[in-house]
Amino acid sequence: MSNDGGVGPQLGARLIYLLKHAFLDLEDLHTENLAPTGVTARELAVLLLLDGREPESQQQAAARLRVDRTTMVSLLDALEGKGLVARQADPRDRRRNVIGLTDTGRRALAQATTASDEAERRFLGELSQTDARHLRDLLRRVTTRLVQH
Amino acid sequence: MSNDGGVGPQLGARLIYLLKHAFLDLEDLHTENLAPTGVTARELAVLLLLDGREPESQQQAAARLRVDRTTMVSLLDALEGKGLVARQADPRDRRRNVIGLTDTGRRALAQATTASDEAERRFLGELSQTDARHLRDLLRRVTTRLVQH
DNA sequence: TATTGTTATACTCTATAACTATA
DNA sequence: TATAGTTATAGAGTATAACAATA
Repeated sequence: MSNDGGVGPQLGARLIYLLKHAFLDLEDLHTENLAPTGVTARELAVLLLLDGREPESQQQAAARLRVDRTTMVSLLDALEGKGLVARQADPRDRRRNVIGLTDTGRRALAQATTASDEAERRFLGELSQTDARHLRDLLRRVTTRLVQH
Repeated sequence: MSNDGGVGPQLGARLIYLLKHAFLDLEDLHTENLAPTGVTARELAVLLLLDGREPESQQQAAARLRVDRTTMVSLLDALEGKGLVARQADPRDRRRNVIGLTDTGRRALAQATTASDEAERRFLGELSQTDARHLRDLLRRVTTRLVQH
């Protein structure tokens, strides 16, 4: 068969098409694999951000994830509702909330990370370990350059 | 600086995070570069699909792009409104619309493709031609496998 | 006056269900 | 009755503007 998924060589070679559909495919796999953990892929990103880093305000976390602060409010509402993160008023500046993982959050993060690993494995399919690492490296190189918006 | 965009090594190494943000970055560049052409990135995908392939019904086109047929209706409404594509009732089955590019559509496609090429160049940045080709190939390999859902 | 978190609101993208015209 | 296109509607995900508490 042709190697363009039926969309023809022109569209099938466009980087934006390839990236979008690669992301959508991997997102679908995450939806499947994360379902039993009760954590969505977007929430996993927040948990991973909070883990292994000093406690931060909501706006600092939002800036790192490149989402609006109002978006961060709803993400944290959901995570706090599940008892996975805690908001705590910063005593030195009571306008700010310091957010951190709870013990339950740390356990959920471990489970969700395992599920995400499995989704990645399914996504990478027959790619060799070398190719998989290469894909990750190339993506890192093109994204990190643009981060300092 | 660290090579994770400030999100830490855990999140910065997740494939779903890398793919999403790579896509969003490239999408932003397309928004900029395509603006003067009057065609969006999503519309460019439809134009590329219609080009270089026999005329198809709306549902056939929708299936190839993996969008719902109702989504295809609004995409085509916009493109037809700009005079870039034409719907024509199939004389052999008057329920179906055969869709095709107009001459204006072919000109817009040429312009938009050039703009998209430039967006890709900006996105790929300092990557060598070999690395850029490799990235495209790796993405093609992981996506095409999953297409025949 | 400026900033943090919040709420209300709106816009985009997408899909599901119901309608129409043809088959 | 089944199918292609359409319309109405709803649900994510995201952002802008206005507000309350605090600085």
